[in-house]
Amino acid sequence: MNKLRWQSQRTTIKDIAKAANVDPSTVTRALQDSPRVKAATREKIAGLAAEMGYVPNMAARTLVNRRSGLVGVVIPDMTNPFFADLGKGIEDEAAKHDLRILINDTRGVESAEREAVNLFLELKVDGLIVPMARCTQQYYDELPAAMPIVHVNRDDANHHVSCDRVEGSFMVMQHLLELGHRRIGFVRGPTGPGREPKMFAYRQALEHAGLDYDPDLIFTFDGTLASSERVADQLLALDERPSAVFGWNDVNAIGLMHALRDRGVRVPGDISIAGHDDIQLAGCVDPPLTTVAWPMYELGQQSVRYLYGLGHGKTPKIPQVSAPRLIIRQSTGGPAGRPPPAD
Amino acid sequence: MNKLRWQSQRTTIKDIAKAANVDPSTVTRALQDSPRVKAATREKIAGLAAEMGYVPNMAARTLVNRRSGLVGVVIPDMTNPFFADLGKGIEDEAAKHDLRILINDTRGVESAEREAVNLFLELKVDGLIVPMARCTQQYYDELPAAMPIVHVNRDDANHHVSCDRVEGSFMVMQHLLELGHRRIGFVRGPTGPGREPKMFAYRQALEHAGLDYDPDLIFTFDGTLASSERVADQLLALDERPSAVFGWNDVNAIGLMHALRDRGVRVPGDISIAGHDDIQLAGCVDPPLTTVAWPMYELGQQSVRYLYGLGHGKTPKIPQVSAPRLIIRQSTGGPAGRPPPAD
DNA sequence: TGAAGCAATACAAACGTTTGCATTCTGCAA
DNA sequence: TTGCAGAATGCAAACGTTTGTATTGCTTCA
Repeated sequence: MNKLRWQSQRTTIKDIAKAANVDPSTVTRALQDSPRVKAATREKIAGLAAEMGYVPNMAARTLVNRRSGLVGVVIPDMTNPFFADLGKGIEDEAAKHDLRILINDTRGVESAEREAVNLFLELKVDGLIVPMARCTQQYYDELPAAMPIVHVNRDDANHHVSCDRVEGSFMVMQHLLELGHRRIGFVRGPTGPGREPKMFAYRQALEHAGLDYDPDLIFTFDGTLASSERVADQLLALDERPSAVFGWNDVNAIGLMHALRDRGVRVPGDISIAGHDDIQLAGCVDPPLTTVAWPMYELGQQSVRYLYGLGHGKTPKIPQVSAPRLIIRQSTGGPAGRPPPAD
Repeated sequence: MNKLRWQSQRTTIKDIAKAANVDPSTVTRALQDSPRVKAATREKIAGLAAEMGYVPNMAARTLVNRRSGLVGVVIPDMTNPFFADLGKGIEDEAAKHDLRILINDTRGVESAEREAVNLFLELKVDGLIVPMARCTQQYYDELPAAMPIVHVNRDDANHHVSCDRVEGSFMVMQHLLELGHRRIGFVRGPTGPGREPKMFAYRQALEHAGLDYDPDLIFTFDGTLASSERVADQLLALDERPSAVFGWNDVNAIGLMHALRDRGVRVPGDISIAGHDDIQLAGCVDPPLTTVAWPMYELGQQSVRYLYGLGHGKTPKIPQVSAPRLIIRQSTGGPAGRPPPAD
């Protein structure tokens, strides 16, 4: 038996009914401000409820209503500041619709994602928001769930809210190419279904520019600082180093910049670095990071709005969100490099 | 009616019972692997359950068990990377005990914290973990909850897991004083019950060093980048500037460093900056940030362990966690300053 | 052949709330 | 006084699962 034990002998609607000398049904209606109960009775009951510390039992309520009034959010990785804004957008919008939201973190693990979805299924949440799902679309399609699921940034999903996922990365590449870079490295993150747009944009941009794809220039980031340092080492070990690197995200790019500086490489003097996400600290590092901002807050808001619409039987029309924006700062420059600062 | 509507006509234990030609109770027991049901029956039922896409109804289960197998976590601010590690510790340890955890973000708002606690109360979670609660201890004491609540870093709470909250800040101050600083600024965050230890340590350290407390040197941070810039402006407007500043946290300190650099002030040449939390990027900025690391992951783990113990009627002995560690990097130096780099 | 013993399963009540329908109560008109 | 409308409240079933106890059916032994 793995569950926690604790005696929870608590006051129920029946207790209040007894105290007020009425039927439980009257108590329910009183607490819902139903016009069917006399004002005096209602107040008396409200008073008693407060006094006796009544807390509604959601299990019982959900059981009869067949609906919990909850929205579940399956977050891939709390650690990534990127998702923080999304969460904020979700929370703010949910508050407007009187929806209560519950979060479960999957740490980017596919099995954890399935467990999270299952938990919410069991909880009978009214809707599910799944940003950047790791499981296959087939998994979601076959879910025994008669419940709206809104994906964020999963264009292959039935219901989804997304911004143009290729566009942002393409802009970064375009920027680097325009600066004159011809040998551009790319750091890839975890792979999986619906996780290839960055890579797609990378190759697309190379192709447009008439450049060859070189597998030697592809590195991998696993979310840790050590992993960024590994990328730096691999990169410097190359016979022909890239003159620019497109990082998987800002955390990766900042870690990479730091590792390069540690190894005596100047950014952007020797190597330009671009990131992705525009986290809060991206502009605070030295040099400030060139990156691309996704409208995460907006995506969060829209996903709740969309979910709310679905729940009310509206026609599901995919909402539009702003396009990603390229934020050019000082971590990128021409391949020749600015003259190294005197030091 | 604010709730989402959706038809959730789903297969129940009774449906399976009918299909298998047995009583619902047999289905329950079969699904729990009870030895009371014949192996053949069990397998048949398991097969049918999978086939029919059965998902247990947690509401019904919670109702009769009077227990949900869930642990609620009331997180003050997902946005702060500081809490990410705590969350990770909680999740990892919870997984070991087969507890399912649910997160609710309060965005640091007191009323949201109350709502979150209420939600979890209604959900009949088996336990609650509340890191750095904003509500008063009285509120928690008077909660109509027969349910274990473990606080993180709230020494005045009944059940809590904490590391020495004054010690870490004291070490930072000690470090700055040893470097020779005599005029040290302090950035304070949101105030509230149990949120004063940093300030306490600041004043304590000044007193020890025989220095006067100067209210002019106290600034305020609200979590935004703009707020850090405001601090920089206020600080520079001072007739007698501090030679060192102890930031509220790393996000604040990094923002402050950036704002100062923008305004032509060298760190640590002109002003030393120390942070608090040791977030992942603290070592990646330039100069790398002197800060203090709290054992957040450990705190997360211990809080779950403690909660689990409480839930199993164990004697609640407050667990020990490692002390905070001062991490000296390059953002702090002597008040005279290193000679400014040629530029 | 019948009783005992045991394995397998069925029965029924309970968890706390909601809601359609039934009942009681009140005041007022005929 | 009776009848009646409408307001206020009570009654009972239902939601899906669990669990203590009762029942069935089979084997085995005297």
